[in-house]
Amino acid sequence: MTARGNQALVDRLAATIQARVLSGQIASGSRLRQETLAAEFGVSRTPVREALRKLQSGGLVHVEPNRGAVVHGPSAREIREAYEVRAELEGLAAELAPTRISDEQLERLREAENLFRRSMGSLIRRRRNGKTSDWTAESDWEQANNVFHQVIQEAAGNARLLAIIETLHLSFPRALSWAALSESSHLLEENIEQHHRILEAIERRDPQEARRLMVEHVRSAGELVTLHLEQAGARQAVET
Amino acid sequence: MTARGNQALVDRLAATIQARVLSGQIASGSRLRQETLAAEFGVSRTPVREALRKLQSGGLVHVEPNRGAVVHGPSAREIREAYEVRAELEGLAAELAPTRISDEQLERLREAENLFRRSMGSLIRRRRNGKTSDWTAESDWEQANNVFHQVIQEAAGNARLLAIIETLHLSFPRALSWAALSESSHLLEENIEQHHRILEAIERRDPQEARRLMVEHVRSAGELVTLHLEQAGARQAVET
DNA sequence: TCCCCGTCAAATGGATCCAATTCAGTGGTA
DNA sequence: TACCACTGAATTGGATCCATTTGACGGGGA
Repeated sequence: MTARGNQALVDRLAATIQARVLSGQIASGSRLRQETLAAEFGVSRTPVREALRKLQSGGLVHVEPNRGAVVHGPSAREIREAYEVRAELEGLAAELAPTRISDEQLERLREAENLFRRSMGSLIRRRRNGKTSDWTAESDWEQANNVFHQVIQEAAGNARLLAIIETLHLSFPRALSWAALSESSHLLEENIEQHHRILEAIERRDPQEARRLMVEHVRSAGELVTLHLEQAGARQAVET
Repeated sequence: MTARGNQALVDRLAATIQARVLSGQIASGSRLRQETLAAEFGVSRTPVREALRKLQSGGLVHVEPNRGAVVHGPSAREIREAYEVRAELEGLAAELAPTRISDEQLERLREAENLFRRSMGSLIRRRRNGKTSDWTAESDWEQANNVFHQVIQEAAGNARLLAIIETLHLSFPRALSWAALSESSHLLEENIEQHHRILEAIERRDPQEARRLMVEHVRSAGELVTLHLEQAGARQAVET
């Protein structure tokens, strides 16, 4: 088999494996056996190996000589470090965005805000009915969050910045944010309010304020996530 | 042949190819033929291909399907974008460093400063003698610069931050800074003075000032480099 | 009973082989 | 003469084959 479509097979393999890891379909710490993946995708080991190399560079998997690839489960410290960097970079994006953002992009931000409010509403409604998890709210919030941050990064007009933030975002499993946020509706409300204030600052064309708010926003999200993670780790340790 | 030493063959290949590209030994825009590289290193194409995949992730080479790998020659815009991001990240490192830096690391910074002054001296001396290029000054300055920035990044104590800055640093050919700086001894003097003021701020344990100075320093270096590059490009365009 | 060593299956790493694609050069035709 | 289609070498992509390493299992000895 040879390259079909315009992008290489290897890249699609890498993307698929990455997606599975990030979605939690493949757990942290799992060994990724080349033979298994190859059979899974109906290809030989050769492209699988190259795909794993690519992912290695991204830090998503660790490849030890003669031992193969394992999914890298990031420590709380690593996540904290990543958020520290992310806060800075998203802050830069928020600072650059107000002077360059288009009306169409602003409109998308406002749509994201509506989606935020919808996820909030459905979370509260479900909570009242005693349900603990809520897929609708989760996917709404996650989509809104993705759109919100991505649009700002696009508006910043710096491709390199975009790429690095993307790498950071893809280097450890998703859904951590939501897991932490949905603990209480107060946290979610706070989070949505932060997004709202950032949007306001951008509409006001106030780079410094947009930056300040964004840095604060990402930092607080990072603290929530690491806290949640450490608690989960502690809980797991007790159970074991 | 199989993995000798503790790190994989693929990683050594990738590092070697990367080094050759960065040092200018392999020009931007060159095609990297797998067969040639394989023969060069006395291995088969398989590990070479994996190494190229790794480099692809770093953005150093572009791999087009069925067309092979070419060394990515960054545009002035890309370099400008990279410096914009780098300024932010090195600023963060400079902000974090003062509170965590060790005496030993401070000592290394002071040594770097001496090396800076030495490169300055030897540049001026050579200039008087009418020589246009100066390998001693170049390597001194480059080493001092590497040490200076690396120590600060280490002192920041954030491995992720370090890794990202490293990636930025390795994604386009070196020696650009020196090429731009050595145009005039005034520029070099200014540059060394900036380093000096950053060190002072760190010794004073003044995070905000260290950050401000570092951001300014990297930005001005970036402007120099892009300016130099655009001039060189224009000159080349005229000659062609 | 516990520890050490040898053997063997399983998995990775590298080399080689074959297929598919690209691109340059050529020849034919309008 | 200009343009298009065809052909063939060069090169990449994927599959297969073989060597090496790892780690587990089991037997023997202290």
